[in-house]
Amino acid sequence: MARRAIRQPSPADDLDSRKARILEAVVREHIDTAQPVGSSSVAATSHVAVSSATIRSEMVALEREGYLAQPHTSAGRVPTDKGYRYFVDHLQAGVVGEAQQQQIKEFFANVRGEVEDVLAQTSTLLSRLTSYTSVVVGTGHAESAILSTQLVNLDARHQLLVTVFADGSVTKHSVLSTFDVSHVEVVEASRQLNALLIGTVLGARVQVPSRTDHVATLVREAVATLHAEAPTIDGEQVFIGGSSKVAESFDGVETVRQVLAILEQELLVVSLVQDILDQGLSVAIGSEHGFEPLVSCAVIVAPVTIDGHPSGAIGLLGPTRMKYSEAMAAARAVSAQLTQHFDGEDRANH
Amino acid sequence: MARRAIRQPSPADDLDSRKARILEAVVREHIDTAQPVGSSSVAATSHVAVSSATIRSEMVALEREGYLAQPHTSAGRVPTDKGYRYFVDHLQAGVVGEAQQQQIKEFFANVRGEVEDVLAQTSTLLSRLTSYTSVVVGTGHAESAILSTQLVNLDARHQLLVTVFADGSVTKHSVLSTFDVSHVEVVEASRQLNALLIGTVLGARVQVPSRTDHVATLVREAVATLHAEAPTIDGEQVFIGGSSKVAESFDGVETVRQVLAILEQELLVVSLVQDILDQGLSVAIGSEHGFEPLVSCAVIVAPVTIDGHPSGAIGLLGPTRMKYSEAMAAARAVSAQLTQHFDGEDRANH
DNA sequence: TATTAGCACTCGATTCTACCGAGTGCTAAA
DNA sequence: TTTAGCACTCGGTAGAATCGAGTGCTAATA
Repeated sequence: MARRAIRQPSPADDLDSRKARILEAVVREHIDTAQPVGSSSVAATSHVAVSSATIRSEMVALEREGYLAQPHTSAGRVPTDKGYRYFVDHLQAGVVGEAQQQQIKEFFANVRGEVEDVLAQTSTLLSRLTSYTSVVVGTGHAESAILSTQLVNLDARHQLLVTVFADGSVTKHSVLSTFDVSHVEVVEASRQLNALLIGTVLGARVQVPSRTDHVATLVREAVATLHAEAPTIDGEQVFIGGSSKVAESFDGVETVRQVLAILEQELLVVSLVQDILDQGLSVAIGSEHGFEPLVSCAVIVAPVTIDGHPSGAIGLLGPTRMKYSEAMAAARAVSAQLTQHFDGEDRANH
Repeated sequence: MARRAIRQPSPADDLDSRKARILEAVVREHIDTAQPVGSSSVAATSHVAVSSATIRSEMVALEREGYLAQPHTSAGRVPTDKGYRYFVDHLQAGVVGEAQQQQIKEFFANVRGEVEDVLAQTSTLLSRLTSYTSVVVGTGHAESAILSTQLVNLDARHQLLVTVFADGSVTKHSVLSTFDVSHVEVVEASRQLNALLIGTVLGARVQVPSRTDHVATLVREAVATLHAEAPTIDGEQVFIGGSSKVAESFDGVETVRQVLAILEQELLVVSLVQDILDQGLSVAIGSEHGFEPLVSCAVIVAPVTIDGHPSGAIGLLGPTRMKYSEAMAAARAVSAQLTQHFDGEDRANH
């Protein structure tokens, strides 16, 4: 996937207050109506007390500077990505509505279950709150130490290695043996595996026994199986909520298809969200997040931390003309609640 | 969700061979072109050596009997659900193409990992093979006996109960305690839990200790947490592959939205697939599967068995004018391979 | 100098009309 | 029973006419 550098906010992004208000009015109305916005409607809605003619000449300037564009002569203006960017950068933080606040509160009061379940449900919540597609990313246990491992006999030739990590994640791996394994052997192998692996991190060098007896072979097999997984960017969990909202956000069926196709590729989604976070942005508009198929999209992200460590992110994907204020407020609120939710769980232990 | 009874195949579904061939030609061409089919093109393509006029009168009959419909006077005919049904019922089994056969073989030769991973990837495979959206359902461990449980200390107040079932599935449950738990206590609780639970099934009555010491409390907590999950139709796993294909299959954005909205609801998808299987069908066309939002869809299903026990299903969802022959062949081939894949794993142990 | 009223102009969208032609249903002959 | 022939239907397409929202420019004004 070809990528373009994410735009650096340029310091020269300053408009005099009248231009700014006109731009804002255009963006607001376009977000509302999805139609090009004309000078007269700006004159009517924005509280700049000048005639449409003056606004017209200002709009010419705004277009020259790249904030607005004209679909064709004799149509109104439409914001460019740069226009949206200015709008977003100068947006005073929105607040979430009563009803939504209520929904969030209720959700977190009632939600229970394991981290994965909470994240999956959060994704649905976020999508319902905003009517955009939501993305929830949970970072994996790549750097977590192993707390415990256990080998279980499914049957004589078929063992299951279950590993618990310090972050509470659990993995399972099938181990196939070429000989019949007795219960005693499994227990002993389990014991040795615990001795070897507890406290280590996936991929760390481990001194495996070189003997050729059943137990040693089993231990070697298990360690190999476990470590085989290490190099894959593992445990990254992605939960997509409200993918049907894609069909509401974009009108061209082809655009819908493209966006869905992107969302199907979890790795892409993870790196998209990660990239935006890495750039310190909370919104990426149009071409700012160098994924060409998503040029007509804006992505809002908010990090989620557990105990102060970044451990995931939540995101919203909508059209560039999305309702930034509401969506950002919702994302912020949910990410805060989520952080608090997990920290709360944690606090109970200290 | 309102449901309608699934249509019972009626014994009177017989057309004389000429009508049948005409119907088949109409269906084939409509599937190809998505356009209403006229009598003259049937005369040209179907190998019935009669004039278009004759075909016309036959088509009138077919329409009267409910196999065809006319979008409007002076347009060609389009198959009804009943028409598709006849077509499908009288379809001789298709074969999968060379290239696809190759892809399937390759996939199963290389696929590795746990059941969940295999199912998820299979879903992607199936979708790529057919360019329809695929659904893979794995049945849960609801009836599986517990092979082993282990309680792990995440920290003093925070334990994780990891349970392994006979079918190889693993669950984890957080247990919060109101007192600090020592390592020794966790080990002892783990031992007692194993003694209590091994061999039992989720939801079975278990004699928990009534003492009030730490270990007993821990054991009670853990059992309660584990059993709390039992009533939920648990472990049903759904993997949707190629949801972007929905946007290719239907042209109205609204239809796309509706279908996506259904696919988001896993429980609905599971019951849809299950219902079709229960009726002994392998294809449900249009309104046959009483889900109103899916009237313009056809669903192909094929069961997957492990060791002879039904243990899941794979499905394909497309427009009613989908390429039944190819899609059914692909579904059959993949389900057979999948069954064989899992049985093969099993056979290694006997 | 900045603003504005006025005005000619542009051009997509809408409506209307004419018309084409694929496809039908019917009839009468083979 | 089949078929050639034919009048008829009606959605789709192409043009023409029109509409009107919105523009850019100019000249007058504060």
